[in-house]
Amino acid sequence: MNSTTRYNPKETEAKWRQTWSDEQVFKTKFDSKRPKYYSLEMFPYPSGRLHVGHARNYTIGDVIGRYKRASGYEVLRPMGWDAFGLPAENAALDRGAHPKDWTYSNIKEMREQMQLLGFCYDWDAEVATCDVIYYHQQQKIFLDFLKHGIAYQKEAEVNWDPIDNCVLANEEVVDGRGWRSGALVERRKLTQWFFGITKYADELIDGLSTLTEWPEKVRIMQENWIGKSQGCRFNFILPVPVAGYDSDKIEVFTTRPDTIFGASFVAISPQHPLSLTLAKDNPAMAVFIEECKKGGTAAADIETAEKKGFDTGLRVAHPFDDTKTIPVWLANFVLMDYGTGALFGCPAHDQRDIEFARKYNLPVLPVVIPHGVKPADFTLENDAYTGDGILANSEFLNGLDVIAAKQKAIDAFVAKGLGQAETNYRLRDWGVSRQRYWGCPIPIIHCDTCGAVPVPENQLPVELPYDVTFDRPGNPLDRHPTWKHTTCPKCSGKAQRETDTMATFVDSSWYFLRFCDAKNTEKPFDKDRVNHWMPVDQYVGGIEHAVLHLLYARFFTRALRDCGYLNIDEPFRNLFTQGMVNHHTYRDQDGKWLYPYEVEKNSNGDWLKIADQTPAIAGDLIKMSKSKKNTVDPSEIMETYGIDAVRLFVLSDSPPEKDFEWTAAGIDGTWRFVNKLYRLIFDVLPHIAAKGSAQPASFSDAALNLRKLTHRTIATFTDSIEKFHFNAAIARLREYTNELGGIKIDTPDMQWAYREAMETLVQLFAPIMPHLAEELWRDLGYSDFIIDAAWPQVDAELARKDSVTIGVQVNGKVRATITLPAGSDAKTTEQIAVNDPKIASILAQTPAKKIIVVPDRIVNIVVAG
RNA sequence: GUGGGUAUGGCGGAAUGGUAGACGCGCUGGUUUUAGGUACCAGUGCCGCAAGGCGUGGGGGUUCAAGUCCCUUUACCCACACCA
Repeated sequence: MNSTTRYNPKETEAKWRQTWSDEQVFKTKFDSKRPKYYSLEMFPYPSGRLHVGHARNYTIGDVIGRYKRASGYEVLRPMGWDAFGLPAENAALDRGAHPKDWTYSNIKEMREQMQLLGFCYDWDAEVATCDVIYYHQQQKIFLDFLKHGIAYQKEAEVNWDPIDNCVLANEEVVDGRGWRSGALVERRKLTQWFFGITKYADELIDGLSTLTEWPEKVRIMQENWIGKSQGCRFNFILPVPVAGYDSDKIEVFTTRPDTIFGASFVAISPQHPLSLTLAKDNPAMAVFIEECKKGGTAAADIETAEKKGFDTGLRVAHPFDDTKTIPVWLANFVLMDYGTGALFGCPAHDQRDIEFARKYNLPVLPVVIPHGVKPADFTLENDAYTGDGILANSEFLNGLDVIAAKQKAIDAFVAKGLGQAETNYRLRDWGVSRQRYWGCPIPIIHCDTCGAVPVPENQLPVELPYDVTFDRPGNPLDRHPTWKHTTCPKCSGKAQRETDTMATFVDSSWYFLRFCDAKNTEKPFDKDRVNHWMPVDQYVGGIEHAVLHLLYARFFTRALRDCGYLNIDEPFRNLFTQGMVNHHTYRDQDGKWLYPYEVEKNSNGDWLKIADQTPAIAGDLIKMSKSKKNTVDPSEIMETYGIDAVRLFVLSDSPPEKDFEWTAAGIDGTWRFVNKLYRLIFDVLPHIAAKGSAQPASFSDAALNLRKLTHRTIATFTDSIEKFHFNAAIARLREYTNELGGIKIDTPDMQWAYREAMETLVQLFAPIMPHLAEELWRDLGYSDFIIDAAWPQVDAELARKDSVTIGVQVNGKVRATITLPAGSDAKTTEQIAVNDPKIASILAQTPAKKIIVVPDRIVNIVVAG
């Protein structure tokens, strides 16, 4: 074999890329008779450059897409851009680029890069969420949500940055300060638009059980996020009215109504209307409320946060025991926006409550006694008892178990007219208003006389004005000289446009539907088309979207269903969450980040900065990030090794669901394999049977063995691809090529078998390395595109193993291996095993007590001692 | 704190309860080459000259048989987080 034969990926890849594009090989045929397969990866934010993380994500989807197409499906494989969002505005602030220009130039660059990567996307279905034709339809959907009561407006608190004059997302608040301005963030109330996702809470939980092909982890995360808890809402009655508080009761929510007789305090949120009323005449309480506001919401703060309370002096009646009154406290741990903003504390059976009670010397009365313990013997120190048991000290609940007591307590609340069973959710309605420029304008006009009036459909789209300024902080739409001034569609009076735009998660909640009908200018999408293509058969993306994006998309699909747009509930049938791509980080002596190519290892194993030979520090292996300078641009790698090598490498080292480490040595080794494959096939071409040669009547043992190897490889490789075990599939491929290398091709039957092997090999790796496969496919004499060549079929007869090598164990330890015909019965297997010289000599000393034979698997001989 | 996950050679990782370490990287020796690189051949879990022994984070258990199942424990990772 000629060791100097070298594959020229640059030339070959460019050639096939051009041909595929010219011949529109990846164009979706919407009228195809084939069964449909919708293969989708989460579309990217157009940040500027593609990195290897993207490449891995899209390669996974590409392999599936190509494999499914070869397997006879009509594949919809689109790509687009999640193109609205804050980074564009930051670019405008930082370097004066217009968000629109910046975004579209990024899209152009990234599209070119993606096309270089050879993905089989149908670019005719491309979508960018900042295209007017896209957000026009999104505005239509918004109006439909409004009609159906899914969209509504209400006042809500936001994080307000007083220096930048803008609202911040929670992620943009760092240690209570704006991430950009550093200003202390204030909470402000603004009227904002919401989508009623909570109405779908139960349906979204129930739907999870139908998503059997989703990772369990994601389903659990969503269920926890929705956070359904069943309990009871009831009132504590205030014996005397509180001036300024327009109620005579405190409403609480509890999941443990059974423990009502253990109640030793009522805790209300510092933001509770009662707290605010009382604080007006109580400076000390006002100070306490102010202090509670300060506490950060960051993870560390909460973990160390002390339970703090303030006794109001008020006492409420116990609902079932007139002899008891319960003190009302303000407590810093009570959230105003969950339940009713008030709760009753039962210290004996709630850990947080017992901490509070011990601190403020409130009574701790056990009312649930563990099974088998005498009530008199049961005491609690600093740990609450939250398990099951029998009710005690609880009048009419005594003797019941927890479940029965809950029900009876609720019945009693109902009978007294104090409350009723209620289900609460952690999930809040989805606030979609953003006080930003670069987003989809909310199609609403505010009129002083008519209120919030929807923009009539025939006046859509509400387009973003281009002539905006970013010289000052705040929303440019707000201070645009003309844009927001308009007339009311109802009364024709002077009115103002809504200047808020929609959160970008709205854009990504229906793009997968738009892909089915990307160019429709009449409506968001054609119903029949969506009903045909949806649900997405395989969705691939990062685990970081496990909750928000995937939950919003599930909600949107249902909301659109209820507006008559489509007939499905769940958008994504299979979900695959891939791992991150990590890379080593390096810093110089001053702690500045260095690119990996800026450092080298000296002979002592120490890292040096190449430029000036000063010491460098090797840092952690972390997710690729521009700021840490540990990104790898696939385009650079492609220059050297070709894109097929990159595609192969990102799939071969780790299972796709796990994190993957990018290494120079790794891509180098992969490149060697690409060449080896090329040589193996290219060099052998003159020696194998001609294309389409008749199958020989019989095969020699050697040729038959090759055919068996080929068919076993098809079987295991295909199985691994189906299971997303790409790394294992590639390992099988390497094994196969290793074995092919040593075979002599000197007889007609072997020439035929070898051609079969070569064609199979090329077809198997075609989804992973499409350019190389296409090239060799032509060399093998074909003129059609390999993506349309039917996936190799396994000949079951050939794939069956005819002999097996199994272990012979003595007391569970392997002492010998035997090879015997596959399918040998237990008796034969045992005979061969005990006759093995080594086994026989052991048995001569210690006779077998028992012999377990699992045909084709194992023999285990149990001997004494 | 709650929920979920992971732990296998120097490294990435394979193993429907049935020969642990496939495949690759790295390393060692050799062949080709002016040299380097490439390519090819052989070896490579640990201890041991060998016979053999030991080995899947630790401890226990179920089983003829455990990386795999159960209990327990440690470390790390991810998500959520005062949710009543």
